Amino acid sequence: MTDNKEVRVRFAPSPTGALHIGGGHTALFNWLWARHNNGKFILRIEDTDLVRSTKEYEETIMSGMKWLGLEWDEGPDIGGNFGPYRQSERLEIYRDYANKLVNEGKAYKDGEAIIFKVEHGQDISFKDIVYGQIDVMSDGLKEKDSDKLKDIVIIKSDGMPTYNYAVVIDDHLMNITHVIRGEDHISNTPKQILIYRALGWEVPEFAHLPMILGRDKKKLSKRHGATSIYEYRDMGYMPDSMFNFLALLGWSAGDDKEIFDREEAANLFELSRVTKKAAVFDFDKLNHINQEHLKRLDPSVRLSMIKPFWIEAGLPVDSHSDKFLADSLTLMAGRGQTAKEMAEFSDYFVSFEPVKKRWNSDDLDKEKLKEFFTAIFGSPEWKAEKLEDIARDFVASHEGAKMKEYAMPLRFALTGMKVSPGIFEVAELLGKEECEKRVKYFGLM
RNA sequence: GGUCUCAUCGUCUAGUGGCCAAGGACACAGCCCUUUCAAGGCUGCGGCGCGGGUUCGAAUCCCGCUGAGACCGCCA
Repeated sequence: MTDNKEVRVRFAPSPTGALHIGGGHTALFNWLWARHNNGKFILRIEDTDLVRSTKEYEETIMSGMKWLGLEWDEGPDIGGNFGPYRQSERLEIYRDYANKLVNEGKAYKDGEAIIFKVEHGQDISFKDIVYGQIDVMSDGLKEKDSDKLKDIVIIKSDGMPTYNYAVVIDDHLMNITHVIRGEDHISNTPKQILIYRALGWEVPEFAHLPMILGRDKKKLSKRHGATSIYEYRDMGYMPDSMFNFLALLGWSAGDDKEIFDREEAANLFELSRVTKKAAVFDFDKLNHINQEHLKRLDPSVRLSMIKPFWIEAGLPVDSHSDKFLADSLTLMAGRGQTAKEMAEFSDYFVSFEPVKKRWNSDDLDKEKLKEFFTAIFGSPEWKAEKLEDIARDFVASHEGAKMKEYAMPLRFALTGMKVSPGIFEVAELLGKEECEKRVKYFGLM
């Protein structure tokens, strides 16, 4: 890394499913390293599994990456100088090099397939940027439950290249300088090194990333619930939060900074600081990070994050100004950890209907409250401070009265909830007319 | 079974031989604030897997053990 060769990294998913957490994590670290070094981030689609690969998944993966903010510099959709970027379009290339290996006696045909020969006694150790020195001898590449050395299939009977072979050809031809991928690929690396050598190519740098585990410390899978990045969007997590959270799985800046944006992360990122231990995906932490980002959002941006969830709940967002809606969310500050929660907790700003549904007046002393509400609505100015002053005066002038005895019913009537921001502020924002309508509807005045 | 890897609070982590009677964050508990709930502030709980070395000195280096994981496919 002392040379000043441009850093080129790639994310190479196979389109056999949506972008999942593990894939997003890998893509993210590649992106980080590219941006940190002012290098290039390449997207390559590994669609050599004819049966499982689909165009739809390829598109989902790409939009998932875009959602996370991981834009690539070269890829199947935008091209580049090292294409094509879809393995199914590079078949002749794989074929040519495979034939070359056959001609040189380094591989042999077996029916339609081509197999790479593995010789005994070869040192196929390598130095990983994250894991350090990894020592392996070719004699270890045995068949399961046998002493027989296993040769490597490079071209399958259907004419498609295998993963371990295609990845070498592509990474070399695309000038990839750093191969950054999941730790589950460490065992594949020595095999790939064998192929690099047979072709006389320089081996790139390798950096393997720790796995992401579920709560039970098992590899993250569907059993653990949401695995697709999109499911998190639908649950109300924001892309900036997912980015931040994922970046913290296996990496830290070294100081105590834990909430950051993409640019800050790219500046601070170092492969040498990546952790070796598999990390457990912790929802509590994700929630916290999401909440922090939610708090920091610009009001108009925050509104754009929440709106879809109000709409989904069938609330009439169009009957309000964006200013009003954004102000109501500002008032919600700190309440709710996801966009979805925040939308649920603030529905009464958008509509009176959910309030009616929640209403339950069983234990209210309506006569006592009428006097209070009359005083409140007698306020010359509909301002939170004024309303609160009136409420306090009212409480002070009534023997044994407590603020909560009046504030809570007001909260119930206005929001239908036991919990809300300061109720006088809510009242101010809702406006006198709307408040009066709600209170009268419930017969409290 | 073979090969490889990993091991600091429940979780994410800081820590690369002395500054560590191990720091931060999340979670949890308590207190303060308060019309409620959050937010915020403060306090607390809680960890170097075990055993041997090396060293004046080890969470940090070495060995063994134990535990966990990955890979061993004409899947990627």
